[in-house]
Amino acid sequence: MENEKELRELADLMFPNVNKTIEDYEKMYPERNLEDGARVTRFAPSPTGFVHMGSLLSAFESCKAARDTNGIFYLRIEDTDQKRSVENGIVGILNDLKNFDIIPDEGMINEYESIGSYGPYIQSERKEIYHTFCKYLVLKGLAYPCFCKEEELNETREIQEINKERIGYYGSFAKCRSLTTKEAIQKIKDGEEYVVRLKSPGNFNNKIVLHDEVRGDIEFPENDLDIVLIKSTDKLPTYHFAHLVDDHLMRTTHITRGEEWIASFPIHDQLFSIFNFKKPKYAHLGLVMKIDENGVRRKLSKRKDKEASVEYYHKEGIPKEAVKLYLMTIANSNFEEWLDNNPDKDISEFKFDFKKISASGTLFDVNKLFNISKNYLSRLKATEIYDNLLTYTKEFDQEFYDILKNNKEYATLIFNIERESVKPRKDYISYSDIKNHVWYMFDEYFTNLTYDFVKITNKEEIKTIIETYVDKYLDLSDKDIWFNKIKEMCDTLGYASNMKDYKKNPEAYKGSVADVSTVLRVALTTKTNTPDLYEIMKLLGDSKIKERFIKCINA
RNA sequence: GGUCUGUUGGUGAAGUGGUUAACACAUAACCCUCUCAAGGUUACAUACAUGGGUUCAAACCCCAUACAGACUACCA
Repeated sequence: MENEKELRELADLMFPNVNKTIEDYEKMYPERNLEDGARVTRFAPSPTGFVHMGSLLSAFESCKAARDTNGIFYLRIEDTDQKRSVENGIVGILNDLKNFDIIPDEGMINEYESIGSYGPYIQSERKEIYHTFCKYLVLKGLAYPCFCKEEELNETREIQEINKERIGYYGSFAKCRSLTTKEAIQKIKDGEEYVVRLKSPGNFNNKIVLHDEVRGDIEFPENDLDIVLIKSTDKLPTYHFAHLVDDHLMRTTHITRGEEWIASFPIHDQLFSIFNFKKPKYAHLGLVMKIDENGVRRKLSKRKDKEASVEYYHKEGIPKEAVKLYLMTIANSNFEEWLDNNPDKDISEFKFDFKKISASGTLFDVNKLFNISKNYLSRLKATEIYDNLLTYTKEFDQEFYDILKNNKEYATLIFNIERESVKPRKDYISYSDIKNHVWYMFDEYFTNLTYDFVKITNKEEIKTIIETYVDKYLDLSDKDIWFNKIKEMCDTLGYASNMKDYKKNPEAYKGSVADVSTVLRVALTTKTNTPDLYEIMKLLGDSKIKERFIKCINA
């Protein structure tokens, strides 16, 4: 009886401004009215200004998990550690997500505003809520103020290390746990700094089994650590406590997070048990790895690896659809097969399954991403390529943008070479890569040229070939006719017009139709490898062809 | 030190007791072919971390070991 009064005094002393109860908040944030099986998921980053590949995957999976069930996906900002925050950190994250079509239903929409009725969605504005929940624990004798200084904590840790004991604040190492309520009150009144710790009811020797959606059942010892709930300096909660309060009140049903959180799973389970809250389901995702220069497998680092930054793909012009396809292939192992069988369906029709997430860390495979991107781009219509490229160059290549803008029809025809067929050309890896394949089609870029004819290097011979072609064979009305004329030309000049004949008896000829074509190709484009020469000539047109031939001969 | 996770060919992976261990990317060769890209065919790789056990039978179940990783903060 007496103790209850003391606890009351202690709780009021610690949280003088709390004037609501847990019940009040339960009413403010009632259970969501969603259809059966609807998932409520979230992405909860620190406002660091950007998203890296690992978290993008996590956000993508959370979003997909919710969308599949007509659920809710929201964005919560975890800014309880001020050191992690940067200016405009939220907008940066929002942009990165938006670049990949991940748009939260609820949560922060810029630095200061949010949508949805389960907010605030930024933790620094939820202090009162955390304090209300924490005060309840103090009142119940389930949490206590801890006055241990950093040095004392380090000291006990050292002792534990030396004695090879389990490290942490628990049992007899939890000094402040045994303080009487009176003593605690006095210390606070004396102005001593303190954190609030959980008085863990757990016993390390008890085993508990927790279920992870990805890994199945995992056995742990019960948590007996008196973890910090509220920090001393800013009175903000730790991740553990914020997770409990926020995910309960925001009615999250599925927590997707990195596997680095598995270790604290028992803590979170215990917290939910103490409050008797409905427990969310947990999916712990494997880390995204890479092999570094030394052949060592390690976590993809946003500091060292350019491909870790989501911004990189945007800049490179990898279509967001391709990135999404790639993310989906690493998210669910059966996705690739599904896509093969349903090439025309949208990703949204694929049903995401937590159980199909690989438990081991995925090696990030840029080659695979490029391949997916290449295939994706090959299936687009020429007009789509044009439009998307215009958007891309507007941001990253103003000069090319202007050229494209002024030559819409011509550019679209270029992009249409060997496209829109069953077996389309696959040479564009990304939007930034397209210029490498088409620059020579634009006079603006057809300057400062060097010609390398590879095989036929005699200048007179080159001149002869070009002049012969220009004199007699500039008819582009039909591809077969055109090519037959090239062959005729070969015969007159002493080159093999038939590759098989040439291969059988190369000595008999000066070269083959391939070599002659190469001369024409290099003269017109400076490149030995291009798409179909006939198509290119048609697009260039007579006058440009002649112009370029003359330029070449005089070079 | 403690707790937990993971380990199938170069890479991503399928595969939860029963034929020659899918498939995709990468690589190589050949075919097609005016070059390239694509496409077709084929090949490729000491692939089930190691050692025990259970079983008629094990990648799959059990136990050890090794290696990698995470956590063990008033960081998330």
